[in-house]
Amino acid sequence: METGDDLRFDHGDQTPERFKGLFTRLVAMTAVQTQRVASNALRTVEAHRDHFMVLAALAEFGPASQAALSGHTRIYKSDLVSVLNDLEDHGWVRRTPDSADKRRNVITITKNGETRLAELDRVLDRVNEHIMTPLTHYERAQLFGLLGRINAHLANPPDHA
Amino acid sequence: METGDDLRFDHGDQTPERFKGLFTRLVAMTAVQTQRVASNALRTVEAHRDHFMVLAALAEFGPASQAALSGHTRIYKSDLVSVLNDLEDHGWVRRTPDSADKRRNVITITKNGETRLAELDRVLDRVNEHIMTPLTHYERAQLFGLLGRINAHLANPPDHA
DNA sequence: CGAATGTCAGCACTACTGAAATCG
DNA sequence: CCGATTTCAGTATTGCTGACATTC
Repeated sequence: METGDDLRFDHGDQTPERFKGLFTRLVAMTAVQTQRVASNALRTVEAHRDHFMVLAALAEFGPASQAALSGHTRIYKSDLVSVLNDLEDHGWVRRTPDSADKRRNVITITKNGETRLAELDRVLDRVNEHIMTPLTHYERAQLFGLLGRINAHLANPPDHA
Repeated sequence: METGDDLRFDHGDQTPERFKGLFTRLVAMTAVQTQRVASNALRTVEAHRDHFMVLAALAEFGPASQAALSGHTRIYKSDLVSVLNDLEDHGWVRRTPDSADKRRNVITITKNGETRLAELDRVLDRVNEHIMTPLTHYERAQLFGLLGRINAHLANPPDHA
């Protein structure tokens, strides 16, 4: 009777003091929440995050092999297969064998794919705007900068213990 | 040959421009990396994030039922069971039936449990310090503030679409 | 009776690994 | 033969749901 039982995040403010300084916890919680918002929004148009990333990469860098796409999107090449199957089934990309290197496929975005990309772009813009509402534009830039630095620091091994 | 194949994050800087503004992506990446660092560190002492959270909650709020612990730690009560089994097996907590309410268990931290908590505390402090190295103390506070606001905004439904 | 508690079993999603088949 | 490319199968982790027996 003294505990709500259903609260999922910190607004119940009955969390130990020690948690307050744990960056890992804060980022993890934020990531979960933003991902839920994004997934929900994308689901309303029957899309997935990876669909957007692949289409965006194709639109910006042009046709590419799956290995190259994997590099552009950080999607594992093994996971890329089913994503491309989906996109191909809907006619958003074309997957043709590379005549110059028969191991490869050349993935090309179609006209419909570009339309789809524009749609997903709008959806994600709205998501981003919703998530960021409490912050001013200056603060958003700050947040991106700070997170980006942490990210970079963890990404390239700073060769220390 | 033009793509590295093995790069896992953005430092290859061949990512589409559209990704740069996607907060969801940036937080998700950061969360994955920080969680990896934390998990690895905790694994060296055969611990788990949830172990720390439960012990910390017990140390700060005193003995509690599992439902109350779930509220303090945001760990689902269903997931809490195995965590408590672990902690109990190692003698870090005691789990005794509540005589006043026979549905409940009363979870109490032991002396050894407090020692364990201190150990995990040191490990996580080092993790936090490592993650935060690129930022000044002022910037860390900024980052916490900004992330906290986003989090709060997403946590309590701001009752709009 | 309805609600809360502890427990178990399982789902969904994401990040990730390994290996086979084909080709350079 | 070594290495790259696509594909498939499967693992581990985490967040989350549902149901059940017991007790309030």
